[in-house]
Amino acid sequence: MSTLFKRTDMCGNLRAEDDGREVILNGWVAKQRSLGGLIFVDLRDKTGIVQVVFDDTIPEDIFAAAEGLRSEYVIGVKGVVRERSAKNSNLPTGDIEVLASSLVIYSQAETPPIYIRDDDNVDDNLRLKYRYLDLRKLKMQRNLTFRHRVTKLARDYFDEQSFTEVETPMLIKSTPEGARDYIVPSRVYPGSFYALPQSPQLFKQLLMVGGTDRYMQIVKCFRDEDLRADRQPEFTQIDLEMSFVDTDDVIKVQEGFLKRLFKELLGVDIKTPLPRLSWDEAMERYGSDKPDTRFGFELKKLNDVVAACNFKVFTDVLAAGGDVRGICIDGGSAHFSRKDIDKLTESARAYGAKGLVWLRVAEGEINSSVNKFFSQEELGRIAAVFEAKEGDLILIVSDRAKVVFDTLGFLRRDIAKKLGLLDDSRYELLWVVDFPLFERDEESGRLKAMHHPFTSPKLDQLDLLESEPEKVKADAYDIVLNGVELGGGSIRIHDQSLQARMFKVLGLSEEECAEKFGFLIEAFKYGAPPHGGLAYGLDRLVMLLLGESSIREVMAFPKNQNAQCMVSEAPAPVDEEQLRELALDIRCQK
RNA sequence: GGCCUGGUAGUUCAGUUGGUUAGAAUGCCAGCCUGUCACGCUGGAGGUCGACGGUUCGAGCCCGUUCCAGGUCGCCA
Repeated sequence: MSTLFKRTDMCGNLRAEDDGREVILNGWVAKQRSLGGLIFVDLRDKTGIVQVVFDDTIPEDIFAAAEGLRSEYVIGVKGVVRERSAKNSNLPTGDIEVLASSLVIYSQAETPPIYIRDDDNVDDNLRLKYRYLDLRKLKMQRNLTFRHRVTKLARDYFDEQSFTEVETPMLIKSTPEGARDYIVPSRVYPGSFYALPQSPQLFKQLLMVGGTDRYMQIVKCFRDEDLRADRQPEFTQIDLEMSFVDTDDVIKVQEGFLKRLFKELLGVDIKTPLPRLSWDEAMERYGSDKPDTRFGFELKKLNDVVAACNFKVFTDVLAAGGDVRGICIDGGSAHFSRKDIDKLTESARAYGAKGLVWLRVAEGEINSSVNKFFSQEELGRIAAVFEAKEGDLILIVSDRAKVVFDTLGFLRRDIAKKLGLLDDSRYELLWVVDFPLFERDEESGRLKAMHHPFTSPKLDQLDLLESEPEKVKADAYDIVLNGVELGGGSIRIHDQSLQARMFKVLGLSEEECAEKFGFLIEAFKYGAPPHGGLAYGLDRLVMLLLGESSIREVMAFPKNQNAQCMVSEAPAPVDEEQLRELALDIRCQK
């Protein structure tokens, strides 16, 4: 057994002012360079890399051991810090090196299957399988440390604002609304199941009924849905709820948090109060409820301009109650050939658009894909809506409103990305407010809550609740950063009778309500304070602050796209004995 | 479930019209080397071209099926 060299310093922290100090370092060999009579070792820990030198001033056996060092050996080194004769400006520690006097090898290492370098570009599954090696990258350590600083700042800030962190249960009752639940079989009640929480929503509301007044929790949530670059089956929320508040109160506290977060962690000053955009306006102008406002290309409605045209595609859509809208790309003609536009059209199909109409303004003329249906004068009227100038490209989509918004919202951002207009050093934060209370489920045609059924309607619109429910707006709000939804929340219903009306409009019978959320309804009978809250997606928040493009870069052990843990190889079959104890009927297996 | 992209050495990739023994870089191993830091020099090992089937005199390349990975749509109250 090797003895432990008690560490005096971290590798990445040594500087010129440490010159002459005797230090002991522990870490991994990032690189060994032997020049024969002289050996350099780059030693790495989570703080960085420092160069260690072995020369003929140390005993032969130690020199021989240093000669045998290979990548990722774990070692301890004793030595003296000294100024380098040849400095390396690429390293923060590049002004100094450590002249080794003693060496201990704690662990040897096989050749690692992936490079441990920040600039590597290795297959994702390989990285995830050998995550413990991947995590040795300085970038990954920096990301994890940064994430820690975000959660610490959140705890500190909300503590100062009189929030109490309370843990809510992980084994709860399944509510089939919303995302698919992960379910956990009960041993004590064979055939019954717990679910893992999609969010602590109901419990945090119960905490408000329980007098907790202000609650926060940094909490794991689970959703058994397909994965994306910014979506994992288990993820973390900064979850918050406050009593005796309205929307402005919630937003004010959150703006204080965001301001401090950006200032302390990025040195960026955020101007508060943040802009607020109604959901209607966000859709009209950006085709998205999470608009990226770092660039223009705003949507314009063309229904009136094309109402009397000869292009049947447009007039049919209008007759069916749909919309004709477009965006104008400044100087876009030069950047998008016919072929490029064909590609855009192809990707637009994913959002349901059947086609894309384009107009180019060139040398006073307007060329378009629909020239034979439109006179120059008519095309000119369309161009005028956008105030289009020479060289601009206009793209038009006609369909039912959802398809038009989704398609143009996508194209707007996709084109901005292609043109390099997404400036990662800019942080455009805004609130989207006044969401619709309901939306129409496309398959069943039934009304469903856009947020969740406990979201309060705007109280001055209650008279429309039964008659024209789709016109009713909710006291709901989302915080959006650079086109990404960072979090969302709402003022909740605390009035029993209003909650009962809400359920009725949603088509839920009393029995169904009692079955699904009976405990919350019951609780509200005993004095519920007005309350509301919000939850941030911590992973996304950290991802955006670090400029990463996937939340996997800010989670220690993420799952791959098929929701597998590549390290532990979960999910996996379990023993029949375990299944028997649970009295699980497994005949349903495929 | 749909669509797109990819799968060739440990790793990242190239591979022309289908044609000799499948290449490069890096990593790895051995030797030499006292100021390197992408060390250098010399030599070496390393391949089920994802899998299966088909077309062909001949397949890494063409066709079919399938598996895997990433992205995305659906989905995610």
